[in-house]
Amino acid sequence: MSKAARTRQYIIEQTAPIFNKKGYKGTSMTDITEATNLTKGAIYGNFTDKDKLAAAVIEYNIHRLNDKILCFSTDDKSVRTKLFNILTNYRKIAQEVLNYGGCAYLNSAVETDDTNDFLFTLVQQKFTGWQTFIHTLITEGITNEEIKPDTDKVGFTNFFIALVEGSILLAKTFDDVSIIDSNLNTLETFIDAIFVNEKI
Amino acid sequence: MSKAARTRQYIIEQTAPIFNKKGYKGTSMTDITEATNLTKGAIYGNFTDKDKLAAAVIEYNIHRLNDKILCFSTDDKSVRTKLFNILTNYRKIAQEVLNYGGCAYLNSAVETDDTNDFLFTLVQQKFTGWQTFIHTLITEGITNEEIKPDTDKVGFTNFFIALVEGSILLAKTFDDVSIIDSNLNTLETFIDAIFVNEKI
DNA sequence: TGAAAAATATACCAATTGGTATATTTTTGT
DNA sequence: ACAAAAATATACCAATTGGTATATTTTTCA
Repeated sequence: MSKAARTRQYIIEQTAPIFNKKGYKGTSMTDITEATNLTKGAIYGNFTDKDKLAAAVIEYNIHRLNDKILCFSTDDKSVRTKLFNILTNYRKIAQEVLNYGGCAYLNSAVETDDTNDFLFTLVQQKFTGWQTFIHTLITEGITNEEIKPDTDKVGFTNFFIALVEGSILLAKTFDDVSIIDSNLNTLETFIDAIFVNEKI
Repeated sequence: MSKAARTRQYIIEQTAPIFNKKGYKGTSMTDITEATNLTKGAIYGNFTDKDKLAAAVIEYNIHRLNDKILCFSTDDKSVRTKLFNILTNYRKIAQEVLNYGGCAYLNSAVETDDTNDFLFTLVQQKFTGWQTFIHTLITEGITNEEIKPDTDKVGFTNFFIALVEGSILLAKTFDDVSIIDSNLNTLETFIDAIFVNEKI
């Protein structure tokens, strides 16, 4: 990895939590130079403007989140186990997410949707990726004959994501991670309702 | 109403959608003077600083939302009808909310939680008000013997709010109001599950 | 209606914003 | 090790930021 590539990555990692907490507008170039101990020359040598850095940071923050949540141990086979693992992952890192400034999906969507087309388009793509991930799982479950074939795949996916995001919002607002726990528990019973057998 | 009081209200109303769309940091005093056709003197004569104006705007935006959603026709008696009326209200104004920049609860919470204690405290109070509203309804339902007495009141309340907020986030992100419709339909079946009788 | 009071406009401020041209240092490949 | 290239630092820029002191206009109410 070239020096530039390493510096680029370093800038992203150092500014990622700041962007997530303070937002795009709320994060100044001075915040960025202070967090990195680099000068404007170094920042602008690696990113053409603040927008491009913000885009890289959003990519990084969401990728980071996906790595921790949208994964399961290799021996998971049933779709039900996979779905439940996602929720378990969420519960495990919930407090960490709150300390980091909240959910990167949520934060970046809210800030960019009416103000920054360039960044908002990126956020939309990331949300679509999440949708696709869940949707694909449901399809797999139907193929497996684990999940009822008449399940509204899109409807379930959006319900799932909306509940997770809304739960993070509430937990962050009240600084109370137990709201996530409780809501995900309820979501589990809801998930079970689309499965052919109550337990597998 | 004095001239000052009218001007104050006028400033709030003219800047409310701007704050909701662009956020606190993203809204400049110039945005405010242009939207109101007033000068800085007039603005600062009515509000000591940007924070105080933003607080008044948040109050206004959330009050505006509550008036449209947390209400029911006077002849509604059963808690079930009231709860379902809230969802119907939401569906009715969903597109309007998206055009206005999204949910004021959601937007103001996300922007202020790590950056502005003064505004965030206000937002927390408003969220608590919403929680209390739903919680009180559930309590009323249990007293009525409409709702099962072992219902987790706090749990239900947070599930309800999280789903509504998450649905708005998704609908705004994809500019697709049908996501709200679909998710609230699903929520209705969930609501029915806490009632003693499936239908009343 | 007219004078006191209140509200608004004007003209300004220092600080900060994102960004850039250029000088200097560091890395790179031979 | 050395020259070319790349990366970083320095010093600057115009524009904008939130805010204010004071002048002017508009309300208010006796």
